Amino acid sequence: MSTPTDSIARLADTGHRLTATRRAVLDAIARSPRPFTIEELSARLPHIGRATVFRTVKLLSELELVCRLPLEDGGVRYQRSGSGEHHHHLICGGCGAVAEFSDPALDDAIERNAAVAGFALDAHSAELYGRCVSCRV
Amino acid sequence: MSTPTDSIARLADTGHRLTATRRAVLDAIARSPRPFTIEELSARLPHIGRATVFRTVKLLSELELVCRLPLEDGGVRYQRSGSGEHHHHLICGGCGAVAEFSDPALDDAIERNAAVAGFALDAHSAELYGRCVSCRV
DNA sequence: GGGGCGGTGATACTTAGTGTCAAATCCGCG
DNA sequence: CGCGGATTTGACACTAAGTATCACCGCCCC
Repeated sequence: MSTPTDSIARLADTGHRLTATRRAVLDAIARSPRPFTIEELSARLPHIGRATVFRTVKLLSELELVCRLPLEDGGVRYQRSGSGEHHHHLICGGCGAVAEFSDPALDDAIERNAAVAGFALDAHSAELYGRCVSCRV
Repeated sequence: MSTPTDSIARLADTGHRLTATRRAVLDAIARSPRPFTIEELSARLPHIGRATVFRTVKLLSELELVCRLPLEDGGVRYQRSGSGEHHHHLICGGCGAVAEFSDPALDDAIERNAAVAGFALDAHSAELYGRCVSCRV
């Protein structure tokens, strides 16, 4: 799991400044046990502007330190990236838990289909929605 | 490709009314050669309320007659469903063209990962972003 | 310990979509 | 046909997620 310290190093390595504001946002994210919305995060950082929270989370997600999770109902939550590596998500509709996984077979299938259609692939998204072990009926 | 006639039949079969408004929306969709936004569709149907256009497109997407396409830049477009069957999309970032494909190997990989994690899978999404043959550099 | 450039806050705006409710309309029944 | 109730519609206000603008602030390199 990426820590605030890892994230601070990653920011520095990519030429970004280590401001007190960013440290506070990273810290608040590190303390979130569950995927969070920007509004929730912002509420926990009352002296930091909402636009800055959006900007910071966007930056972190570009650095792959945070994942953006489009939910089945159209909402969006964010979560620390567990690995920093390419992965996909399993999102539980019961408790909101998110499991990460990566699977070369899945990525291969994606690449193969792009190739068949003659597409040069830039990116892809894949989210799986269901019920986790403890939320199954 | 699903036609307005198919769609009308599908609406009737699922207990929905065949109103003049819905016919007009279906017709406008049938005349869209490219994926469209709700605002574009609404602009072409000036005597139909925007909320109704949203409701109608949502209904059609629940019936799988229309696909909702989340774009790489965060925007959303819609398109008639080519097949009415389960499929995924390849979205060209150059011209906006959308190719549909379905691949049992991809769906298998998705199901396998859900099973490994102990999730009961409800739904999934997978969108591929790239450049189509004519937009490659 | 300056100063320039990146970062921040306030605020207004945009885009996509939902909620409400009265009025309109569809369509099965007689 | 034509009645009547359930569905659908339009208008409009509202929400949620995110972006634009711009003056001010403060990090960090010399």
